[in-house]
Amino acid sequence: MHNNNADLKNVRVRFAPSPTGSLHLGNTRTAIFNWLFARHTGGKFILRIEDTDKERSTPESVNVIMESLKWLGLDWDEGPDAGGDFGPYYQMQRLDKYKKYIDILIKRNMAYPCFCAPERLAEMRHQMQKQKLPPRYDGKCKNLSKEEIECLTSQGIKHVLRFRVPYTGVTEFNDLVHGKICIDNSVLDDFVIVKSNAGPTYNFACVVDDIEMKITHIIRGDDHISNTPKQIAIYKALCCNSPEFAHIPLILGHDKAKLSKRHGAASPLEYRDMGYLPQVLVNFLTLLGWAPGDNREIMSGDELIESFSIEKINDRNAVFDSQKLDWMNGVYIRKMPLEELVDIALEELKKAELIKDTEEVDVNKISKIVGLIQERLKKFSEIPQLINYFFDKPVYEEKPVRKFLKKDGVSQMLQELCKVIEEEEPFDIETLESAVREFIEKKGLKPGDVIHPIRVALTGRAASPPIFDVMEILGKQTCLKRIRRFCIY
RNA sequence: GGCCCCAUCGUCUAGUGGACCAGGACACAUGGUUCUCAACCAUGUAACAGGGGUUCAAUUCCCCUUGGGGCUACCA
Repeated sequence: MHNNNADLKNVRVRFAPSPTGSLHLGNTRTAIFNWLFARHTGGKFILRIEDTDKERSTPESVNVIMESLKWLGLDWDEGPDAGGDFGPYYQMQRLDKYKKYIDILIKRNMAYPCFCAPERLAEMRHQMQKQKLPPRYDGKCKNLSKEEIECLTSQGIKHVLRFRVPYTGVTEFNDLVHGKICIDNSVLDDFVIVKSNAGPTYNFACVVDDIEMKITHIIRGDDHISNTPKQIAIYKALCCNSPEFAHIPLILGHDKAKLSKRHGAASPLEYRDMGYLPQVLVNFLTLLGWAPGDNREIMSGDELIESFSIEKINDRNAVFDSQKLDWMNGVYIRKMPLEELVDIALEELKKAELIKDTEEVDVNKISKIVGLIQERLKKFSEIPQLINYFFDKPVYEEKPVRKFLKKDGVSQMLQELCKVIEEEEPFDIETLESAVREFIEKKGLKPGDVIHPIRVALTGRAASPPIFDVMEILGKQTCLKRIRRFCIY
C-alpha cells in the first residue's frame, strides 16, 4: 500500500496553497519543510495552486504567495511560471483530468449524485450532533435508481457527487511524524467530490493531482489528519498507492489557537516590510517543530538543508514567539557586512523622508552612522527612528530633558563646555574625548554629569550610541548649536 | 456533541529505560564592562500535568483522568 519509506531517491513533494489570501506563517513553514525535504533528498519541490474555491480565489493572492516564496528563497522546480511535465499547476486548469477520474468512480459505483438541499443537510447534521452521533450524510440519495436520478435531473434540481466511503473497518496509516494513526470508518462521511457547480472539492482534486503529479510525500499541517482517511479511501477506489504522509504540528498564536489572520501581521511579505531578513524567517520557522538535535539554532539555509529530516520533526504544536524572532534577526544583522546594511538603511531613510530621493548622499557618513547602530538593531524598520537626529533637529523627549538639562548648574556647565569644544581641532573622537574628560576632571565632576546632558542636548533622548562618536559625525557647528540651546536657562 | 492529535522551564526545544537532583536557546533577574542604550561575558530563577501500572530501574513503555489543540462545509 505505502511506498517504501527508505526510498528517498525520487522524492517529489508539493506545496499546495489555496490562493484565498496571503500566506501566513503556518503555511509558510509547511512550504519550508517541503522545500527542505526536497533539497535535502535531491528531489523535486512543486508548487500547485489549489484554486477550486471560485468565490475566494484571486490572482492577486497567487502573486502574493509566489512573491513570498521567492523572497524567502524557496524556489520551486515545477509550478506556475516554472513549468514541468505534470502541469498545468492550477487546479482550475485541470478539470479534464478530474473528469477522467470521476468517470472511473461512477463506473465503479463508488460515487453517486446527491440532490439534497443544503438546508436539509444542515438540519440533519444538527440533529445528529444533538443525538451525540458522528455527523455524517444519512444516505438519502445513496441508492437512487436510474429513473429517480433522471427524474430529479429533468426537474432541474442541482446535485453534487458524493463519494461512497467504506462504512466498516478501520483506516490505518503510518504517519511519518505521528506514527500509526487509526480512524474507524464508521465516522467517515460520504463526502462531496464534485460540487453542484461541477467543480471538484479539495479532498478529491488533491488526491487526483497527487497521483498524477507522482507525489511521494505529503508534508502538510496536522489539521489535515482528519482528511487523510477520506483521501486514502479515494486512492484505494482508484487502485493507487497512497504517498507517505507527514503531518506537521501547527503553529499557534499567543492565545494558543491556530495561527490565522486574527493574529496580526502574518504574511512573510509583511515581515519583510517590517525589516526582517528572509534567512531569519526560514531559520526561525524551521526551528518551530524541528530541531537538529545538537543545540544549533543559528543555521544557514545550506545547514538546514544538510541537517533536515522528517524523523526529527516533533509532534507538538508550537507557539510563535516574536520576541525570539526579534533576537534572531538581531543576530543576523550583527553578522551582516556593513555595506549591505548601509544599502538597506538608505532605503529606510528615504522611506522615512529623512533623506530625499534626489539628494546626493554621503555614503561614508551614512556608513559611520549605521555602524553605530548595527549592534542595536532588531529590525530594519527601527533604523530611521534610531538615527533621525543625524539628519534632522532632535526631537527632545521631555523626561531626559528635565532630568539632565533643567538641573541647577547644568546650563552654566554647558556654557563652559562649549568653550572647550569650540577650540577642539581636529574634531574627532579621540581629541574630543580627552578634552571633555579633562574638563570633567578639572571641574571635579563625574563623567555622567557632563556626558548625559551632552547626549540629551545632541540627540534629544537618554540613550544613544557612544556620545563622542555621535559628536564627531555631527560635526563641531551642529554640536555647538544644539548644546548652546540649553545654555540659556 | 463526535472523531483525531498532543502533553519537559513563561516560550522554542534536547532527551527514545539507568550517563538527568533533566541540557541548550529566547525572555526575565543579578553582577561585570561602560558615558546611556545595545552588544558582550558571568551567574541565577524556572519544567518532566495528575493517578495507576510494567520494570531491579521510568521524563522515556502501557492505561485512565485532566488539560490543550485540530477537524467536524458544495473552504482548502
